[in-house]
Amino acid sequence: MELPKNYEPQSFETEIYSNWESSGYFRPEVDRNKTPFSIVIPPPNITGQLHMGHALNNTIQDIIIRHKRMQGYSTLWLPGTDHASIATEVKIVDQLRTEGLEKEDIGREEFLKRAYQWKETYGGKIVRQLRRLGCSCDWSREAFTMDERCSRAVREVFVNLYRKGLIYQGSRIINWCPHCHTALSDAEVEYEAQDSHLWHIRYPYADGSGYMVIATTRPETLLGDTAVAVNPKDERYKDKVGKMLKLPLTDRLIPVIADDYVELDFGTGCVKITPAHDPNDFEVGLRHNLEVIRIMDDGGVINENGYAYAGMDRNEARKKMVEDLEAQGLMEKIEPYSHNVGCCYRCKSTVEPIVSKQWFVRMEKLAEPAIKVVRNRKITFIPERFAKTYFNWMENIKDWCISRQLWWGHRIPAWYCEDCGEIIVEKEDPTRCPHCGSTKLRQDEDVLDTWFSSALWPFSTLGYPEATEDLKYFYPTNVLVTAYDIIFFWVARMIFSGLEHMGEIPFPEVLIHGIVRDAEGRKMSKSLGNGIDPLMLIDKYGADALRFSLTTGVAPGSDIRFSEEKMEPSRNFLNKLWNAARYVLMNSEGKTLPPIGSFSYTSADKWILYKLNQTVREVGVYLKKYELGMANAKLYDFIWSDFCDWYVELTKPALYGNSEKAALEALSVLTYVLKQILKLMHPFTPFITERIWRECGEKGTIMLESYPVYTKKFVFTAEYRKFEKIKDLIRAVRNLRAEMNVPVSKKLNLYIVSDIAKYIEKNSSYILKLANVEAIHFVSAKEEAGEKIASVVVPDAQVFIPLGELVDTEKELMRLDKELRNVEAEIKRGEGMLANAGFVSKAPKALVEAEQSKLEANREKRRKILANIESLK
RNA sequence: GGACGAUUAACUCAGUUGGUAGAGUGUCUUCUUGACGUGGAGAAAGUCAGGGGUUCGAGUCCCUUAUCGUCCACCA
Repeated sequence: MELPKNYEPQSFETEIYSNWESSGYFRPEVDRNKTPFSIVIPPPNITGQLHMGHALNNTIQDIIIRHKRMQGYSTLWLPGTDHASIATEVKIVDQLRTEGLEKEDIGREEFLKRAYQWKETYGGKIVRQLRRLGCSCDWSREAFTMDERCSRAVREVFVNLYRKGLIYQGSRIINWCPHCHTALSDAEVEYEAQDSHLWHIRYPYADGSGYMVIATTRPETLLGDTAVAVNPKDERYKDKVGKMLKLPLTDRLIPVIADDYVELDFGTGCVKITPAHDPNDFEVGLRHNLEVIRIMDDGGVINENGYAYAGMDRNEARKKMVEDLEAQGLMEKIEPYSHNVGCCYRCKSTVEPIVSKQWFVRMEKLAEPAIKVVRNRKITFIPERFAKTYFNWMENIKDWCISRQLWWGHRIPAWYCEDCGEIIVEKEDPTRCPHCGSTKLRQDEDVLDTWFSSALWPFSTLGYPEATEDLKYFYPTNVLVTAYDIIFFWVARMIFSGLEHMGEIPFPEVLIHGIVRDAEGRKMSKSLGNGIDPLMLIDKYGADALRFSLTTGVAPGSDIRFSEEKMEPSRNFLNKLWNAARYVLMNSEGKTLPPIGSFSYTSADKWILYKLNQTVREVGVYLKKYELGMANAKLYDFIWSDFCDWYVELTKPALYGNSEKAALEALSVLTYVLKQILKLMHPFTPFITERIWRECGEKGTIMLESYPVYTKKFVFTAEYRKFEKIKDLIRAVRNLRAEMNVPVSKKLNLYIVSDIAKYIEKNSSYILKLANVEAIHFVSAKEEAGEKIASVVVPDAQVFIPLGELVDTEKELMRLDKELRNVEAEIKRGEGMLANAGFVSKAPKALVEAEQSKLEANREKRRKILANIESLK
């Protein structure tokens, strides 16, 4: 036995992991005789560092995967990383800037070379960190969204969707990030409330008959106005529709038009229409055939359409225009106003809605079946409420802008013929135009949205479009585990992609977990600096303790607050398990134990085996439902309270007694229960369980042991209940000892009056040991215990303890009085319930009977306590 | 504006078909009894946010109010 006294995870975790990895235990075979079970990892960004969110997400997946592996499934956990188009590009651009370079200076090819280099250097970091956590991923199948395989899938999907008319190119209003210089999808825009103003500006009528007042939050877009709209029902402006207005600060004339889009009761009832820079205005423009005038370039600078403001940054232009309008007496008023401003999800700059030619995925037809499979529960969300979030998004979905004006990513496989303008979208790179035969072809400069490739992840990683063995065997995957914040970005898109390209759902279950927050409940973020580094926690407490902490008290879908303090209880618990194992192993060293089942069990054995069996069942149920927090709690209670605090203590009389046979049998049960515990715990805390397992004289890894299952062999219900009475008795004596301040050095003599005296006598060794008792005397009446006695009443027994001078009569009376009050409260409650005719007639019979017998027992207890009080007086 | 979640012991949180409220931490008392002081034994501590309803019975189901939080939408 080589276990040191204290649990020191640092001394074995790394070694155990590399042992697992090199043994190939993580790598499943495509085995038709086994049922497959697969999970694809939510691929972390190559720019990322392992944070607490990853730690939680991957701990959950690893628990599920390890559990399934132990259940005998052919289990695949497919890992990989995401190229993270924008995030990575930003990093490379930053890196270039430190050298005084812009990306244009080095050109696309060189830029990509650098990006790949960067990926090689830093992209593997997070993957190594996952190993520290203990993740049993099949690294031989590791994927990357831009590797050859995934890229082929992207190409295949793009071309197929294009051919079906589900991908198209068009000039539409999109969200533009002037900082990242790219279009964004709607999902990539975050809204943030900002304090601003509502500027009321006068637009004079061209005929000199006064002016209209429009209210706007974005005065600078005035330069692109091509109309002012009013509601057709608005009596105030009925006769103005059709008139022309002089657009301030310009020389243009714009019409007053009528459109239902305008609300009657907001602002002045007049809305400036800027089709090039507002999604709603764009729609209005289409309806009224308005000119679309872009006034800003891709960097947010006013362009040549901006009159005197051309060349100014958008913020600068706003300021100057407001000044100018005031100077010209065209500013009616300025009100403070708070409204939501769209921001880029990566760089947080204010996005600019602009009209731009981009590629889109037509969503309507794709969304329909994706909604259906969740409606008819082919895919379920756990917890179910997230289905609602999903429906809300899917049912209101707009076309997905997939082109990005970046270099790092999958380049759009579209070529333009320079001669005839033909657009060519093919699975293989074209060399000549199929329309005019020209060889002057130019590939689209843009790349695809990162999420376009992530959407294909459950099948691109398995070999799609090829019908590989992996794809046939492991698709669909079994469960997807993710936080709720990427349901739109990722989950929804995987669902419609799987249905469209594979003709099958990608997974039947979506397990949603929450976000790891700090002690104050704030999101952990770099900018707040409130993040905790999981690697630091692993170094300090071990990966197992981190995993156990993260699954303590978690319920699906709910956020968890985390602080380092939460590590200690887990570490202490593992230390407890460690030492319980030491106890078992130290004592059984060099001994040949009789196999479990080959001898008759003691009362205590039956009690613990029964409890173990119950725990096995409960943990199994919770794991099936992904109630990891509950499974965790059950294991904690069983191991600490039942096994360590009780059973281990209960075996001491046998182990240190004079019967070799009894000692060996106790050790056999101890070893059996310990091993079952290790197996039960293994998915949660893989390292410590493997470490101890090795000490148990086992040859193989615990990873491949079968997970414990409920057995009829250990249904010792009656024995269990009976033994609980022995525990009650022990507890009562301990309690009395504490309350009476009896020193531990003082061994007690118990006088017991009981109907189950024989049973108590049989189990007296436990009482002697655990309650620190000298001797037990079975008597028929209290008087036999002598003078100066304390007393306790427990189920089926009365215990009298002569304490001589230690008995403080006053104190004992007070103690008895307290007990009396407790039991009387119980009696009152029971009587109340049983006096209720409704309860007696309508509640389940078993419950009523239980109440009745409880009431009788309590009345009995009261009688005895009263008698004891009486005799003391 | 809409949807969802939270509100339980001093703190952090569990509580799965409705059946006498639980854990960890902290607090108090006590113990070097041969696995563990990262421990053992014992104790104190909650009108389960407020109000109403359904029920024999509600922390649990329904309605409502309040506070906090999240997501979606977006009226210039």
